[in-house]
Amino acid sequence: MRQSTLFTKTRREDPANEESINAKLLIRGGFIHKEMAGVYTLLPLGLRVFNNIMGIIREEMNGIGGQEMLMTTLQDPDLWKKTGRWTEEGANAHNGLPWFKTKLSTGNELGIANTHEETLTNILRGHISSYKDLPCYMYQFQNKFRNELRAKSGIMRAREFVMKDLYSFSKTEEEFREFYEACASAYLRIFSRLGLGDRTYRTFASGGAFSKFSDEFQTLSEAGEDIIYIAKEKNIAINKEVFTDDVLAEMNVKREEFEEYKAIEVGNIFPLGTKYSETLGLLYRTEQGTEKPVVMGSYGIGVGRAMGTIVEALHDERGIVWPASVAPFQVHIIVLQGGEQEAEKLYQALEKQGTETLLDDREDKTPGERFADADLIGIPVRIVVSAKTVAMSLGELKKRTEKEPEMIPLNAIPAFFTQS
RNA sequence: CGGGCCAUGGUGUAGCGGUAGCACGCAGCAUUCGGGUUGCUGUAGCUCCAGUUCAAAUCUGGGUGGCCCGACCA
Repeated sequence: MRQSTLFTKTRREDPANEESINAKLLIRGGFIHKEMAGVYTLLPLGLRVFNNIMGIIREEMNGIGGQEMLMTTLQDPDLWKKTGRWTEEGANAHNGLPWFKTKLSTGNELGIANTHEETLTNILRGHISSYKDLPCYMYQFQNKFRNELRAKSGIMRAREFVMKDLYSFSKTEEEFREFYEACASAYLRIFSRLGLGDRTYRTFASGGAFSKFSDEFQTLSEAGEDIIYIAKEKNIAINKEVFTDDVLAEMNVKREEFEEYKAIEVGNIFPLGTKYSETLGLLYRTEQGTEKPVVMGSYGIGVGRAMGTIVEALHDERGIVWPASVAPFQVHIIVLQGGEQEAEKLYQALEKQGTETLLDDREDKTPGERFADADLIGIPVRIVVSAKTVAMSLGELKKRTEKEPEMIPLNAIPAFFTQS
């Protein structure tokens, strides 16, 4: 893409009234626009990153047998009344947050989705009736609405956000456990591919309203809202909320083995048991002809929060440092005077082979501005083409993570991006 | 929801009772072209409602909105 046609502009200064690094850098770089507290629009650059993150999650979810679908935002109150989650008290038991609700023109109430256990369980009642239909694993990327008392930390705690939520439906506890572990592994692969692998821990946590315990995926960061304790040698992490003597004894570990860290909860998986299947009547016929409730689990990743976490974890004083796996473009070509023709040729060659390229062809921008913008936007590889480099038939290639550039023959640059 | 701070052109800010200023951006001209170049010209603004006052961006009260701390948090 030609940067001269990109409608977003970078900003030189941090936005006022934003404290969090992710909000400052994403707004300055033109990735997001804030509509109001906790509500953000994805601009073209931001959407590219967002789609890349979703692509990685999708691959991993498909890899463990997930099937993608898309459920509705508007929710039928009757269904939620059955599980006691329609009322404010019921919703509070769920996640402490009141619903967003709206009304039909008849005056009847509708819910605006904050999760989909009820919805999906109800849908499956018409499709699951035999042990032969199980297990099955459904997921979606869907906008969730949560009436947060206090939206904060930029895009990290939003009132409207896209979540990947997967729900597992298994015949038995054992079958459920097997998938639960497979999903935990998939989650670790996801965060590793997002560039957060070295600082993300599967963390023992409270199960909330559904079960005694659950697992969170916590990325170490000063921007985190959670406190976790880690025993690095044993690779065990425990959320502060369940860091008790009882739990420590149960896990056969000592308090002294742990260190305290701040962390961002980037993912969460938890057992649902048969709470919803029993309440809503999702039963299946066993081989022996008896009826049993389906064993369920729930698995979430907030896509926007993942994006914000990457920014929090991977940036420097100049801007964002995207990992190649999620970067909006793979290459940023900076054209300086005298390099126009060769830069254009290089751009065409890269585009032709499918390498996502941003060409800074803006007029009236000084070299300094171009470099500053490139650093802020954070594309992994920058190539400078100028009169100087063209004279030697070279391009100057610099990785965002490194300080020193390397000179590469112009005609060898396209191949550089097909190798990896 | 409790507490604190805050609200001025598109962006970042100054102004503290008496004609709203600066920087960035944007438009134009010239200049410059490897780390936000330089000069000139132009452009655009006081969150809302009430009150005090001869006079309010400025003081008072309230509303709305924003950030932070806490509470809360799949």
